[in-house]
Amino acid sequence: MPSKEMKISPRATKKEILTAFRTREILAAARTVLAERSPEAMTMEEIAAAAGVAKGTLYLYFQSKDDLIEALITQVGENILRDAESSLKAPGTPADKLIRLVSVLLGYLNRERLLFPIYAREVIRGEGQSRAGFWQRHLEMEERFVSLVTSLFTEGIEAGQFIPANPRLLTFLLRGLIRATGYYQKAEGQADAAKEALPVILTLLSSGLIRRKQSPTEETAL
Amino acid sequence: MPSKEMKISPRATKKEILTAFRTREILAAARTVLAERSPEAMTMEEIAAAAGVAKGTLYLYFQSKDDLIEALITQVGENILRDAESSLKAPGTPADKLIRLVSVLLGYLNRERLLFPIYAREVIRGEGQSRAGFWQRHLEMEERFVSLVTSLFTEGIEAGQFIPANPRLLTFLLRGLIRATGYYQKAEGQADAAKEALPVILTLLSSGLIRRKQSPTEETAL
DNA sequence: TTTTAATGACTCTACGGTCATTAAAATGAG
DNA sequence: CTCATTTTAATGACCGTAGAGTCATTAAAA
Repeated sequence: MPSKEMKISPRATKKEILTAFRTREILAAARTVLAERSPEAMTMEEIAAAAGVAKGTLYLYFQSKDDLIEALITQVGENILRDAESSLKAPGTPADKLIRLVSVLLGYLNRERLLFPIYAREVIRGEGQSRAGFWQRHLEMEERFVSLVTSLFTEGIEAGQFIPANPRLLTFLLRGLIRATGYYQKAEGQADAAKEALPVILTLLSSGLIRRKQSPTEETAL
Repeated sequence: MPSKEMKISPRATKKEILTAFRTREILAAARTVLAERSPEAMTMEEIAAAAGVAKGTLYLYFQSKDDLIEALITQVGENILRDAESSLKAPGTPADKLIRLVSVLLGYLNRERLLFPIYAREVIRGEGQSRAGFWQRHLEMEERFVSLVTSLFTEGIEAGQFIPANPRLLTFLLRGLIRATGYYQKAEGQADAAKEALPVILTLLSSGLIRRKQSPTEETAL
């Protein structure tokens, strides 16, 4: 768990406010560093430099590097989850909700550069894995996300609005598309890949990539 | 470039054969380690242990850790590229080729556990990146792959068989689906995710996820 | 004057890489 | 074939370094 989950309550003391403020500043700095490096590759020295403080200062606000990264993952993850959740809560058919969800997630590519490096990094449960606590937290956030989207797919399949398939697999595939867009944006130096990818992904979801024509192959394949 | 690209030619000396054999043994061992760890996270000690030799021995066959990983990436990458290429060279419409390509790539999820950790790791060109040579090689292999698939999409779009869209973006999206399947397999502990995902992905490509019904929303969205 | 926050030089550890030592294999003279 | 000698391969103790984490000292605030 993150060492400081500072809600700035109205009755907070001056000290608490200051601490929360510094904590956030450090996390924001860490985010910019993490946008370019993997969690393992980024150093506390770099983070400190980005935040304009000395390395030791970081340890006044976080117990360890692991703790800091965990806080970061939690922060960003909660944001995404909140937005995803509310886009599914709003009224509409499952298809409507899916489209809203995709838009929201793609939106994060621009607002949160962090989304890409963190959430594009795939982590495996179980054996041989880095025991670092922040990956554990990362898996937790992922699982919450997957559950959420899976419930949408389940709903849509039951309503006959989506093709019948393992909803969990569908969730992974959908996330794959989002991540691919993020990677496209970074790797190709695109300014706003989300804008370009949104219509393509929506078309893909609603009618596929291959045009229905007099070519019989793809209709019968498997 | 890899220090030893040992083709075992008929006229090879005994020594060359032995060296090539050991080199391959080490690479194979490294592959099993890499299936569970990131390249940065795996240690030379681990690789040596997996290969049943001492750490120093590795340096008789490779100049450095970087060199070893680079050889590994090259080896696997060339395999994938060769198969992808031949699946595109065989006769058929672009749609046929696409379907073959997807089958081939999904096949790698079982044959090459390595595919996942290496090729799932997204690397960004340019600034702030690890300068490790093997990532450079990785980007090279990726670029060759992307070019290859992009040419297929270009062909298919010009033939009017695929929806009009940036073919490079489409390539990234397709790869995202493959990677997502790999991740699904590992994260969910599925035995043969490829088998399960193949029909879903093909349906997605040929007619989308959302069923064409009397729901107007998705048909007009964007 | 006291209390608190910030600092950065320092310690400790893990890992990449080296190399003197040792074991094994090749050679070849009798 | 066999044993002494040379050549080659393998080893793991050791070195250097990078980076996480500490803490005595200093600066600022109360």
